[in-house]
Amino acid sequence: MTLAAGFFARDAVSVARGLIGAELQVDGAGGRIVETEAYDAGDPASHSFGGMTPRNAVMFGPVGRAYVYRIYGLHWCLNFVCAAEQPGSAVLIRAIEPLYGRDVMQARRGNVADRLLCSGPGRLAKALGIDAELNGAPLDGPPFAMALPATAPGIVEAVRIGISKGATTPWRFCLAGSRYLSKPV
DNA sequence: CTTCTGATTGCCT
DNA sequence: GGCAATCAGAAGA
Repeated sequence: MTLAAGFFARDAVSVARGLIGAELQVDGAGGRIVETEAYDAGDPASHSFGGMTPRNAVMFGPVGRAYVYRIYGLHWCLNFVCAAEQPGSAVLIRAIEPLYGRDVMQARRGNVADRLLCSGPGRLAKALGIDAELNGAPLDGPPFAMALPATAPGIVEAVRIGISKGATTPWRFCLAGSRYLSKPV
């Protein structure tokens, strides 16, 4: 099943849930999305909270684009821009079950255990070759390719990871039973 | 198993 | 000047 037009024209929580189980490839490397987190403009943990800045400008632009930023000075994080009505929402892709292009991904990651290959936002960005080049890039064409799951997957909801503000908001979504999560549920 | 630390840089206050 | 949606490796229990 391909992505319906308007898939990203919804609130971040709906999109974050909808992406669980979806297949994502970047230039032939990727797999099944097993963990996401939602962020929106009314959320103190979100980069968009407090308005537009040079870094988060892409979050306020058209939906269905990649928002890529550097974290802790050394890792990249991949987000998908979405929005219901108010702009400024995005979904962080936190973990992927590797299915395609294992060789390329292992080479980029330096031959690591299979279940650690893409289990974490920084890890998957490195495995898929994500960097600032892709900030603002549309998701409906190369190098991106996406497909939704045929049947609705089981989803487990949890609290988001690694943030200090909005730390009790349960906007982390995980594929039930997956062993490729960045952290067990 | 768990907790702790260093790495490293652009952006915001 | 301080901090951040992290990771890998080391050390301790």
